[in-house]
Amino acid sequence: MPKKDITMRLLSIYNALYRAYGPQHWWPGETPFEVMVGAVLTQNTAWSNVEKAIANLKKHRLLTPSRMSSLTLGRLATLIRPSGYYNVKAKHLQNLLVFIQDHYRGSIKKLCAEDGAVLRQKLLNVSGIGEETADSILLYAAGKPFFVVDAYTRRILSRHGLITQDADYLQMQRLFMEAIPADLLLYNEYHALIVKLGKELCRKSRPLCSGCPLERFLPV
DNA sequence: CACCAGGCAAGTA
DNA sequence: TACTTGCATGGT
Repeated sequence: MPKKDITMRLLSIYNALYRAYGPQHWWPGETPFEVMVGAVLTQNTAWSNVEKAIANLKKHRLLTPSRMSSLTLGRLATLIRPSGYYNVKAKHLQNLLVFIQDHYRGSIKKLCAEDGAVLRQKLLNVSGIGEETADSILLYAAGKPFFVVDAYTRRILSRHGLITQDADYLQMQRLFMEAIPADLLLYNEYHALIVKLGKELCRKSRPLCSGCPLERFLPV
């Protein structure tokens, strides 16, 4: 399919989702650091569970790099328990904190001033941060225009015949980033709208999206 | 009861 | 490289 057609298709899908659901105002976090923590905690986990973990951290005023760094592994794990996988996630958060300290002297501001592509590579070197988490941090915490791909995105692209079954993460990300402009607000809302669609209609149990806002784009 | 959620790393062959 | 498994809570 020609690139121009892909552009039209992706923008049409975006417009349909935006008309159906409106702006999502992601990420639901008050500071870049809170967004980073949430990005790790939400891995394969319902956001409602992450909210409970974040609330625990907030209640103890621990949502800063320096304060969270002072916690033992066990104490941190206990605090984030509702988000699931709490032992591994506590370790992953500690890895992230060490990373922030070592590369940016604990300054989120310095981290956000880093070049996007460089920051992405550095984040991927942190154990516990994969491609989706790295891109979520880049886009929603650091304000870099990197498109976030997730399980819903794969289902939608596959269902709409825009990718083959074996497409990997970078292929799907390139599909978006080469076809539509690197606009921060657009990337922000687009991924959020895809997640919204997934929650509403396109779960595994209902892969055909009957009645969903994208129905008219589906191949006959 | 079964299934799922805004993944990822580590182990195996 | 490609495939499998462990990680865990809380909602439907």
